[in-house]
Amino acid sequence: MTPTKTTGQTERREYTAMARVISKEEKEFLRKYDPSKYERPSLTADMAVFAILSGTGPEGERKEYRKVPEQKLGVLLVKRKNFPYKDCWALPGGFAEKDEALTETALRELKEETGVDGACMESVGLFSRPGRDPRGWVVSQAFLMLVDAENCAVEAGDDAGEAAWFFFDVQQKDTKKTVKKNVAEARIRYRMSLTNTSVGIIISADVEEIRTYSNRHESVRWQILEDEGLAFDHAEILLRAFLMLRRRADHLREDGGRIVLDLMPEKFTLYSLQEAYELVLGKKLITPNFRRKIAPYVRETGEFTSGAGHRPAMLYKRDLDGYYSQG
Amino acid sequence: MTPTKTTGQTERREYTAMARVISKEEKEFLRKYDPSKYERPSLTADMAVFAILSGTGPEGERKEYRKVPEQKLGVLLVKRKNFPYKDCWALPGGFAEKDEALTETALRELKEETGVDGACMESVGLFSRPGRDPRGWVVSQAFLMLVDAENCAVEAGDDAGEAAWFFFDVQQKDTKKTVKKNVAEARIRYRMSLTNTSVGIIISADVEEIRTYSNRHESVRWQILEDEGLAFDHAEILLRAFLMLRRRADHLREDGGRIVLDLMPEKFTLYSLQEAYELVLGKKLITPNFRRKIAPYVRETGEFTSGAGHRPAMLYKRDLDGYYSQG
DNA sequence: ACAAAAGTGTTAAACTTACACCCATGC
DNA sequence: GCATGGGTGTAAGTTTAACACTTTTGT
Repeated sequence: MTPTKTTGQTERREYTAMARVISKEEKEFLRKYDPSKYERPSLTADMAVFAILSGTGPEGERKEYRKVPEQKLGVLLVKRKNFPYKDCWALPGGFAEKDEALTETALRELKEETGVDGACMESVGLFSRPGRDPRGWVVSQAFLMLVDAENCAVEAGDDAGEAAWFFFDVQQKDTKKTVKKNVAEARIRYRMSLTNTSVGIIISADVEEIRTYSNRHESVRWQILEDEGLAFDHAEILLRAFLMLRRRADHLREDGGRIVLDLMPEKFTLYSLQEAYELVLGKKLITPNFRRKIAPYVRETGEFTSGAGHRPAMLYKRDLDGYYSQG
Repeated sequence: MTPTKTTGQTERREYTAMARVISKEEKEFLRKYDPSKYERPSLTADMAVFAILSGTGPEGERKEYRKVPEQKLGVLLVKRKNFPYKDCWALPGGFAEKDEALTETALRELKEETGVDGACMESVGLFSRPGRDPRGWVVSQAFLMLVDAENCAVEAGDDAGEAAWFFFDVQQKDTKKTVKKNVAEARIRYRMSLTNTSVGIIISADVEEIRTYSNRHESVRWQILEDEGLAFDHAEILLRAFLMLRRRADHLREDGGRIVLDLMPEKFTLYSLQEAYELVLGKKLITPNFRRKIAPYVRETGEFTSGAGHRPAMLYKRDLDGYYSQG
């Protein structure tokens, strides 16, 4: 078996079960065990795949020779070829197979459906709300995946239909907070906009995050309020995946904060990295402060950009010495 | 339908699917849809349930009349009555049923198996490694649950076997870090000890966290190195649940950091709360600093403890006004 | 009296934030 | 020249960490 070139969380070769003494009785039990005693769900993996895209079309490059090409955050969607939600756009994903961890399901399906290769993977959560899939009991493990610009070329659609990158934008619309005697609640409403200029499609969805304290415990739940064009509960999955990315990017001092580096090619300028953080965080950063924070994780290469209409920028790459410092 | 008194992430009444036009064709497709085309896994929920327990037995209370009773972190286990892993201790859990979200599975099973009632719930992750369950393809959604002292009385064992609280202790043994040209790796080894003095049982397990940067992306995987007495991969689940708790407790400035309050009864002294944080974080805190940090989330009640051999402490409770402040 | 916990104030260090400023390039 | 991004320094403000100190109780 040739191991796949996966960078996922689990590798096939690591599936070493602990040695354990199994009695004759237990062997007999296992031989007779019939899993169909209990009803079982279908299990799928859905992936929210992000990358940094160049926002500029072929036009508008004349006068702004100085300006760096505008970057935008992109998300990868596929157009469903089959029922249900036929012709709707959906997150890439598919059914899990036996004898694979779900990280492998995700990498396999992503390659099959879009031609995009392995990437940073983070688990977002299990989506198991009854009724989320009209086919019946289908639970889905959602992943956040990040790919870099060099890896995000999509191949011609195959079995699942066509795949395309959409510009991704989120806005926090309003927050309602209520506090009564023993109950506190905050409702945070987000609007997502997905646009693809070449396909000429605009998708938008409103999703609400409801944080509640009641019954002496805090809880969070989510609700899709409007959804035009996204299949299943993928609007919720997509938003939660993005918010997870944003939350981690916001903690640059910790290991998790450098996740944004996974959106970058091998060599990059500090400004392009800053732009990536700005896209994820949805706000402008102050350059000198950003550089001080990111410094432990990057290293000069000595190479420079050129021909950009302004002072050349040094190319940096990751500095692995800064990794895993304090365990 | 009477809604369960759940405090979980999802409530039954919120299962309102978005209105969607379904074509005749799609209806026909759905009518004919046969989920048994694909092989399906069994789906379970496993819960790592923590609470603060009094460490003192009935003895040793004479001379130390001044000392506050020692608190320890406890985790709830059940002794398996059936194969596989018969007579091993395991996390409470069980099979998901159709038409329930997994949060409901978790609350239902916890009540059935241990008599413990609803609690704070956080999703830890989906455990889907092939071979993790000798019965075949079984994937498990793990939850972190916190219950307070008033709610943690276990009932006599029923169907699943007996349930008991174990003192829980983790130590980080050693960390090996390697950096080569394009690969960085850190291996962090943890040892868990679970002890129950009345049952007279000591369980210990070594689990390793392996953080890797290779192939231009970071990933994390886990490995059980030693496991004496815990069923399935529950050693890994338990450790990861606890580390998630610890990580969140460490961010007291953020909303998530107040999760430790879910381990407290309704009214508590600031010192007992500090002790809870110390147990979770595994280190001593400096009282005045802790109080300044926790202040936004608690409110004086005006009531005091008494009869403790030292100055009475004011009882506090949550201050919901400090919640969800910045959305 | 005294041990133990309850509770407050004060300082130094660390980190974050904001801004001012100079540099190098292509047109 | 000049607009644009590349890049550095510095001061103010905030947060954190460490410690010193006083108060109150049951025996």
